[in-house]
Amino acid sequence: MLIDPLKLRQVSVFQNATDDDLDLIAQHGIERSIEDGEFFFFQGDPAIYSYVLTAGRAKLMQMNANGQQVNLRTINEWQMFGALGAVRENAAYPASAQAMEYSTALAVKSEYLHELMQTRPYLAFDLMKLMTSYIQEMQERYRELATEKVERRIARALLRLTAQMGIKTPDGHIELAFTRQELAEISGTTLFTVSRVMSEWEKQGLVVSGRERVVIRNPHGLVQIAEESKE
Amino acid sequence: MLIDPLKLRQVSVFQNATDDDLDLIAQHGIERSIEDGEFFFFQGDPAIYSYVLTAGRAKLMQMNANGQQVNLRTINEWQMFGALGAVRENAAYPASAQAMEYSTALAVKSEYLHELMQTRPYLAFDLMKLMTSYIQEMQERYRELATEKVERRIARALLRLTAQMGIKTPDGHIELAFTRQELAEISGTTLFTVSRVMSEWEKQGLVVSGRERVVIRNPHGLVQIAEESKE
DNA sequence: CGAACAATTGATCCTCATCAAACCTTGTGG
DNA sequence: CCACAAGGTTTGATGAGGATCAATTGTTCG
Repeated sequence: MLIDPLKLRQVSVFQNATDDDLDLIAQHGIERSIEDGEFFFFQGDPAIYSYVLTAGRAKLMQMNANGQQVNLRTINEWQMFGALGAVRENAAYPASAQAMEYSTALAVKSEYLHELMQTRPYLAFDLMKLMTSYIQEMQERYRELATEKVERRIARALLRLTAQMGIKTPDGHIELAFTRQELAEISGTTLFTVSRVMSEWEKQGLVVSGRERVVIRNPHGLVQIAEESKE
Repeated sequence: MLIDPLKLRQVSVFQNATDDDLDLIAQHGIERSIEDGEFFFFQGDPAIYSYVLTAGRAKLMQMNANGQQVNLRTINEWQMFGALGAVRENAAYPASAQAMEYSTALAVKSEYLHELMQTRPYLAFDLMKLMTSYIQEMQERYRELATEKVERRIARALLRLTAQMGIKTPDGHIELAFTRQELAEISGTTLFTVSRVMSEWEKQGLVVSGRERVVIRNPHGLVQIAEESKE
């Protein structure tokens, strides 16, 4: 046994699972560790395993024919990813999962999860809940991309990330560890534009930025940029 | 009883349901008919009902604060929509559903579907399959919007629509009934740009366009525009 | 200290959105 | 059956918002 099965309770899909279920899942999983920048799987690979990130950080991304990439989602500890194989047979991953730092994950055969869900409706429902939240988030981001200006999109991305994975600094501000490139991929723009916008914000005292780092000094100001209607 | 329950088998989520299940669902449903342009529900309404479109055509859309709207999905006959209430309690619809012509739908209490799924894993799985296909489609469209040029996006939208709801004309071409405005909402641009692009395509013999109408004469040409890597 | 990588900044250009005006198409009422 | 209204479409002119490219300046780490 590699990890404490009870820790799996933190995974939203397993929140209602019994202790026995968690044991089973942990027993059927194998642990994979991945270096910074390496991939758990690539877009198009057969979706044999479903993953739970047990340490580190990763991102789900898609690439188009020219190699430009889009960041679909950032994966934090105890989040599930690559789970669609548990639903469709012979599915292929629709996106690639890349580690953003050294990371470990529990890989469970999608088949096995499928089997479990047959007799445990709560698992199926919790997975569906997760799916609906993805659908909603993607719909929202799609709308933003289609209708909102870059500055606002960047503000939103920052706020979303703050909620998901902001770290409080000793002086009460919130810090995020992202490169300009990563922020650009998340908000659908280029690192140059992100850099320019952040410089402007820094002048206004909204943020302080450094190498692979953004400290948010005035979240309310960002909310205002993200929300205010066109004047 | 309003509709033939067995017709519900055409709904992808109900494909594996028993005849009895279909009866139950039909009995618990009420039929709603909606005029062209009216709404089944609005974004933010409590998601009490899940719908199956039984006739007509509708669209799912989101609006931002300034009233600009984005078309998320076109709903055809025997497709389900507004089903997320069956998964989360007290959920609100994340989008609005507007009839594009006079339409009718079977409205089933989301609660009831939820109850059914507790004891019928196949229903839950078929709903999950539907959800994964939405997630995939939204991810793909998001990537397109973030990385592809307008012309290509319009070509893709047209091809997607062709697959979903193209009607063969007597002379073997494929016809779509959409206004420029609708195509613009689908592909994330403006009706002006759509109009220009289509004029250009018409010169090249790829399409013939009319009022609320596009006939595709050369699907292969469109595929080429949609796929070819940047030269 | 130097190499590698991240970020900044300026200059330029291109794609599209926007606005305005005219034109078509379809349906309606006198 | 014609005239007109309503709504969809086209086309042109203009400009803004960002992408792209290039050059320079941090920052971090071995």
